Parts: sequence; structure tokens; C-alpha cells
Amino acid sequence: MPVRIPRTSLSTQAAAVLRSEIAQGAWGDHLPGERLLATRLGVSRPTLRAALETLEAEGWLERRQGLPTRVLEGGRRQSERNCTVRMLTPVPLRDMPPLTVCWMDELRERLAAAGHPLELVVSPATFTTRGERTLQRLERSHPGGVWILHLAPESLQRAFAARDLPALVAGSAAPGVPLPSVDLDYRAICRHAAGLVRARGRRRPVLLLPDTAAPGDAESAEGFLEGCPGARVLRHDGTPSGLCRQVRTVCKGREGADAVVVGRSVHALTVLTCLLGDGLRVPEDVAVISRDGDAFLGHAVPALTRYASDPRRWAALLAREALRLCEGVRTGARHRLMPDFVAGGTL
Amino acid sequence: MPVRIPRTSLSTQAAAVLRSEIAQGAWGDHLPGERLLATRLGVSRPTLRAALETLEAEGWLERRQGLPTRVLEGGRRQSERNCTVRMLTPVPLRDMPPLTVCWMDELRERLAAAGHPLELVVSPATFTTRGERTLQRLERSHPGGVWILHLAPESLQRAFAARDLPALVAGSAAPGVPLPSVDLDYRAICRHAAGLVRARGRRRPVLLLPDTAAPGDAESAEGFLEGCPGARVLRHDGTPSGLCRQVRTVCKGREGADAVVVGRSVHALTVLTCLLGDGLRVPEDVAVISRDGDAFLGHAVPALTRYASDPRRWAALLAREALRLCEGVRTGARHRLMPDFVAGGTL
DNA sequence: TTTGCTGGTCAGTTGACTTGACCAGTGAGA
DNA sequence: TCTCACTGGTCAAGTCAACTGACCAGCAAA
Repeated sequence: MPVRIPRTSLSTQAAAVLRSEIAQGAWGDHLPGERLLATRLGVSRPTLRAALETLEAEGWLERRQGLPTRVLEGGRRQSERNCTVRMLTPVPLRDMPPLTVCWMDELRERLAAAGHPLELVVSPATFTTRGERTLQRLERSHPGGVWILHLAPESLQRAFAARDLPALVAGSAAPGVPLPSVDLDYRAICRHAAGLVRARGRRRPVLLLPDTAAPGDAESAEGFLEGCPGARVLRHDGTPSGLCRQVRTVCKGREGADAVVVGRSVHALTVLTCLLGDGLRVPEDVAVISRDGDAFLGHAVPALTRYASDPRRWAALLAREALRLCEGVRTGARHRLMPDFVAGGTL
Repeated sequence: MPVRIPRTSLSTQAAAVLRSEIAQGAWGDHLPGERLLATRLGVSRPTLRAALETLEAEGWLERRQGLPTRVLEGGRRQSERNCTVRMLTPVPLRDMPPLTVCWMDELRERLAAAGHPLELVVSPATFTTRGERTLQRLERSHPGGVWILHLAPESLQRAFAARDLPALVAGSAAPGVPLPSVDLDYRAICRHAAGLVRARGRRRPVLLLPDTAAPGDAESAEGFLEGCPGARVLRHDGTPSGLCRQVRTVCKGREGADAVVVGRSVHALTVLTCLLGDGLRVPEDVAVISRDGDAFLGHAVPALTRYASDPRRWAALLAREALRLCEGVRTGARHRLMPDFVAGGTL
């Protein structure tokens, strides 16, 4: 009857888990970085390091500063494909636009209902380095599973396609990449916006976009020019001050812009407040339209005219395609959603 | 490959051991004394007592001071495995403030890691009907499980407490309700804001709150008056037009308010754009401080001065309390978080 | 009534674990 | 060649579960 409760320290448990996984060959010939490994185990780095030290002493690993930890002489059996779904994104959740968080949550729910967990992999390197490199690292640290690429540059999308990895693109799908994708129809949105602006008698419309290389932004520019040939498309650096500078230059004087279409909802907010602060009247002097539609835009005064998409439709499509990939079905379906136009007071 | 290391507290492990032993009838009809039992399990008495408390709550035991603890005939089978967590909220996800969506997502992730799915139950009736009625419907439609009450009015909170249902309050916990709760320390925030405003030489500060009956708003008003006795606290109807009307009345003329502290981040946005649109200078003529801190506020020009809380801490606390409830532990812990002050350009 | 058990409660301390930071070595790409 | 983003190596401050040791009140047999 006297059953003593075993006290195993966290690092001992971690060592046990890692030992069995290494034995199964789940990690290939190199372990992922300590920081990543620690968060995956749900354990702090010092704790993980204690576990790694015991494994090193047992002869499972070789560690050297500056190099990834090497797995020694393991019976490296192929691990079974465990179909977890991973969302690859360069931005942490709390810096995403609210609408994005919203569909991501919805997606998580739908996938969970189908028995597939959704894991968020935040990798800022996604944007900066070449696709090949990023992918190599990812394959090492997260073997197997289905990938959802969010805000991934074209190079990375192509790298996934080239290796025939199960992946789908959420937003900003580069043209010609043979991966299934779900995206807003930015070309149609911006063409519509440009037409609308012209119909209201605005003669000098401008499209403002961040200077990142998202394919959706390129589409936006094309659509805008289709709807209003000869209009201007300007890039900014994404900071409030940089955007303000751009706005002030563009809207100055009699020949300044009389309508601004803005990509990204937070930037639309920056533009609106900047204009109001400078004493310009919206929409009398300058009209503002937000290409993207977060809920908070409706609380500005005047409410921003915008294009609002339904996160549930978005998530439903993503979930369907992701589940197909889990089942091994490869399609190249390109879904283009057209959001609803929400008339505000800024046009 | 979700290889998370499970964190089971010592008392949970002890409870599990005892539960199985009781079920096997290993102890007869009375347990040995706590001191003896504790040393047998290799555990301290407080830890053992925590385990006994959960077993008592589950109906396995009957404890009375002075008497040995009695083992009840076939403690009722607790469907412990089936412990889904449900978030009850009056607002659908896409209408929530971004920060809320953010912590909700984080919470979902943490609970999923512990093997508990999170289900969102959207019930607008939560706000309109009496607590008793709402609860009856909920018990019928979603039997069992742990509840997280979000934006629930006091009547509903009390109804849950009265029926002794496993529930915890996320935000706006009514005082005196014996449920565990996690909330921002609105009193401290508003006291701080009031003091800050006074220190900057503002003489006529105003606190603007929606006219809903959220307990957090009442706390805010109290804190604000503590920090600046004699200041004004005004209510508005939550619509942009209604809020604007209020703002224009309050800030008009020489004797108008020279500083506005605003509850709810979207309302802070409304106030800022309304003031700027009316040609007032921020902060020269009127300072604006947002009590709540969503990320988009930083993209206004000037950036809003605000109090930003970390959604991860928030979610961590909620997850911990929810998991405790899943294990049958009832606490009345009231967690009050103090967010960080973010200096913007509106003060 | 006394004594010795039972459970009920608490303040103070310990120590494992977390957090966030900084450092130095390595190697791919500009 | 230099830069920069990774790697592992180190550390100090803070958090929190658990332990320790104590005292209290209820109960029942001596």
C-alpha cells in the first residue's frame, strides 16, 4: 500500500523523452537549436541544457559551441509521418492584424475538430534569407507534417514546391507556383477601389503600399492601374513616421493627391490620423480607402471605407485544403476571395 | 511532433494515486491520518491535503475535523477525461478587440497542449437575459466541462457560483463572487493615469466609459477618482456618433476637458480621430490616454499613450486556473494584472 | 477532566524552474 | 574581406510549488 510518489526532476524527464526520440531517429543527424527544442518540450533552456548534458555524458550527442548539436551513431529509423499542420509565419501572433489572428483561431478550431493540431512556427528569417536555406533549417527542426505558408516570399514558396513538400499558401500566393493557395483577390479589390475613386470625381488617386515583397502587393498595384491607368503607386517603409512623411509629400498643395488607397489596415489608420492631424479634411480634401478590413477601422471618425473579408470563409477554405494535404491529396487549387465593400465616411 | 513534457503538480499525482487505491478498496472505509499518509506517499502534509480536497470535491471522501476521513461508497464516477473547456462570451470572435483574440488563441494553444480542447460558446443572450435563465439553457445544451466566463454580467457569475459549477471569470470579475478570476487591475491603471495627467499639469481630466455594466468599468471609475479627486467620469453609448457627441460637449470651450482617459481601445481611437477632425491639437489642446492597449493604437499619429498588457501572461494564468478546475481543484484566486505603461505622443 | 488522536490553518524558507539578457564561436552570403 | 544571423555557453533576478514546523479546534477514550 505505501506507494511513494516518484520525484523526477524536469530535466530528467526531458532527457528521457529526448533519449527515446533520438533512438527512434526522429531528429535525423542534428538536433534543432536549444531555444527551439526548449519551447517544444515546454521547458526552459537551462533545464533543457541539463538534459542535454546528461545525454552527452551518455554518449548520445556531441556538442560544440557555434555548431548544431550532432547526434552520434543512432539507429536512425524513419519516423512515421505524423500529420500535424504547421503555420509558418514571419510575425508573432501579437503583431498580426486582428483579422489574421481571427482566421487563424478559426482555422485552429477547424483543424482540431478533425484531429489535427495546428502549430505556429514563427520564423522572421522567412523574409530575409533565401528560400533554400530557410527550408533546410525547417526540415531539420520540424520533420514531417503539412505546412501552411503565411506571408512567405516567392523564393520560399518555390522551394517548397520544388521539393514537393505538402504545403499550401495562405495569402500572397506568388503567380505560377504550383501550390494550392487561398488569398484575397487583391487585383479585383484595388481595381474596384480605383474605379470607385474615379467615379466620385477624384482625379489624382494614389496607392500606398509597404516596401516588402509580398506578391499580394504586386497584384494590388496591377489592379489599381487597371482601374485607373496612370495613377501613382508609392511604397513606404512601414513605420508611422516614414508613412507620414510619404503622405505629407504626396498630399501637399493643389496638385497633391485627392484620394489615397492604403494597403494594410494599421497603415490606413496611420494615414487617416496623419491627414486629420495636419488639418486636412477627410473626405473633402482627401479620400481614404483601406484595402484591408479590420474591425477597428469602423471606430475611426469618420469610419474608414474599406474592404472586409469574412475570416470564417477564409479559414474554411484553408482548413479544407490543409486536410486534403494531410490525406495525401495534392491539388493546385487557387482560391481567390472577394471581400465585401464597406462604405464608411472617408470617401 | 508534440513532445511536450506534461507538468503534473505533486498534489495531482498524489490525488491520482489515492483515487486508484480507493477504487481498489485498498484502504477500507477510513483513510489513515494525514500525517501518516503524507509520509507514506513521500509528500508533505499541505500537498497531501490539496490532493484530498480534490478527492473530496469528486465525492470519494468525507472529511470532518476531529474524525478520521471516511471513504464513501463508490465515489461518483467523475468523467475526468471528458473535461472540455468552454469559453462563454456574448461577442463573436471577429468583433473582439485584437488583444482579446490574441490571448484567446494563446489560451487555446496552452489548453490543447494539456489535452483539453477549447470550445467557444457565443451567446449574446448572456448580456440580455437573467443569469438563471441563461444558465439553465447552457446546462442543457452543454452538459459537463469547465466554463470560462468572458464579459459575463454579475448575475450570471453569481448563478454559476451558486450552482457550484466549475467556472472561472476572464476579465471584469464582479467583487464578492467566489469564483477564480483573472483580470486587469483597472483601479490601479486608472489611478496611475489620473496621477500622471495631474503631474503633467492637466487640470480638467475626464474618464470616458461605455454605459454597460462591466464591473471593470466601475473599478476604473473608483481608481480614477482616487488618483484625481473631483474629476469627472462620463458614460457613453458605445457608438462612434454617440461617443463623438459626448467628446464634443466635454472638450468644448475654455473650460472644457484638457485630458481624456478612455476605456476600450476602439473607443480611444474614436476619441482621437474625433478630436483631430474637429481641429483640436493632441496633446497640446487635449491629452488622450487609452486604458486598454491594442497594438493598432501604436499606428495612430501621434501614437496613443496607453496601458498594454501581455496576452501571454493573461493566457498563462487563465490556462492554469482552467486546468485546476479540470482536476477538480476549487480556488477563489483573484489574479489582478498590472499592464505596462506605453508612452505615446498623446500626452 | 485529561490526554492523544483527528483535521484545519498559517508564516517562513527552500530550491527547482523560468525569464531575459549577454557573450563567443561558426559559416553562409554580400 | 566583412557582416550578420545563427549556434552553444553563461549568468542573475524573479517566480512559485512544495516543505517545514508550528499552533489551533474538534472528538473520543482513559
